[in-house]
Amino acid sequence: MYQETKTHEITVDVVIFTIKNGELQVLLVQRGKEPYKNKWAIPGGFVRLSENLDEAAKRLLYEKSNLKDVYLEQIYTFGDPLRYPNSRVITVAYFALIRSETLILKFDKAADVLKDVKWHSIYKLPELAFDHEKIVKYAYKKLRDDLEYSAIAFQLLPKKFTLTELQKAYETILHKTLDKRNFRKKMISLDILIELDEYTKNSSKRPAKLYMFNENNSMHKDFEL
Amino acid sequence: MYQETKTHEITVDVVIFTIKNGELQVLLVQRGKEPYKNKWAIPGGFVRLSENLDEAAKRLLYEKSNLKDVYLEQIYTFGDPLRYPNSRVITVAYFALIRSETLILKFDKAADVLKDVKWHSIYKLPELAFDHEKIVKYAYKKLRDDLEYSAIAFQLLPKKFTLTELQKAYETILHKTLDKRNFRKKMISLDILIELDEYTKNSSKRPAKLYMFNENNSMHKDFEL
DNA sequence: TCAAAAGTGTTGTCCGTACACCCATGA
DNA sequence: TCATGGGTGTACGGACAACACTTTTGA
Repeated sequence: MYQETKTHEITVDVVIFTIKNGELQVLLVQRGKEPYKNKWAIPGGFVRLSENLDEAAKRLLYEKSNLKDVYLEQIYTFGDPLRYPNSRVITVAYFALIRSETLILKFDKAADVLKDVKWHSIYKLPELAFDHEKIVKYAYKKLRDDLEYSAIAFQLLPKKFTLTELQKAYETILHKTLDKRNFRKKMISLDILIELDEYTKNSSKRPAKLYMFNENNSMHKDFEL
Repeated sequence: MYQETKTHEITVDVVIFTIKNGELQVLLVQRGKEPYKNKWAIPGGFVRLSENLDEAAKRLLYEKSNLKDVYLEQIYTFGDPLRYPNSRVITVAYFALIRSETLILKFDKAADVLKDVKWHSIYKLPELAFDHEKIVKYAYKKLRDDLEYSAIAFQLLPKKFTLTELQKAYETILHKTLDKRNFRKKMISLDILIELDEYTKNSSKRPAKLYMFNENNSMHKDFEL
């Protein structure tokens, strides 16, 4: 029977998306040491024995951004033996959606592990370490696919938002313009929005009606045999 | 900084589907030893350091069923710390689709590890070991979802098949009846079938035209940024 | 000639898309 | 009063769903 001597290491890597300056952006860390020194990477870390994979992703996100209650989704597991130099590291990739204005970065640059932490446009990625370009692209594809039959765009917006803001979020993720009337018709018909009795102020334009996401909608994925 | 002493183990588990006797069935092995002695489980095994995850799944399938060139798809990675008693085993779950008539089982019952190997209807599963019920249900959901926008049903049929056989496969997986005329119209319009100049024989009914799957169709998932 | 499965079209409904103008506000 | 973004309806085309009868064959 086949026996191993060395072992695998297992990490969780999280592709953190946000919308900033009207662009879909990804949070990347610049590595301060080899391998791939100075290259950018998606944040990640080892999975502890006591936690499950979702918890590991949640913990990493909290350690590095101070954020809790973030939308997280497992994407895929990457396990090529050569993806990591000199050891076998299998990584479970997640993506997270956050509202960028809420972010307080807590990355520890002093430790000489990280040189920098920055948002990068998904369309202007720097050279990435390991197989992280593949992971980011995979995450981006999954995000777009999910958007079609799930209501996740709300995770990138404040609690209360206008339909125009929601449309902008969709357009930013899908990277194409949408028709205003059709978009509104669709969103209203989905029954996932709560129309509030509030309007935007402080704009020099006509105030816009505010909406909230309806948590009790029918767009949650069910799971029956 | 956080340090681990013990390590994780990583396995690949494969939910093997086939259509047999007009039912969607799953291949299960009956465990010959603790934990979960006598309970049924989906086949799996440890990932070697030298192989990637797809290769590990492929190897396991070959070791146990003698089959190569099987349709395999990664589903999800399960890593609850309590899913496996007394050790931390993270498993990357796959599903496979095979033509049951081609199967030669090679499971090693002599080793006292496995008591039995059998096909089970997805609707009449026995009690399963570990979290394998969850994995099987997840795999089944993914199979059905995939069927909607991918042509994977062919993987369960012989090279040449009739439209009725194809429809039966869809009905079996989706667990509902479909309209014959609508189904044919749809399949023809998808441009994924090659109409052959052959017909079934040896039936005491009207011969049916045979078709093949068109490998060069547009239903393969692409992957662009 | 009969039983059994193969094969074939039309119609209505729903959904997505295309498209242009008036409204409310603050400056 | 004007500039700016907010807000609204209709008409077309394509996809899906419902529905029943004729054809071919071997026994």
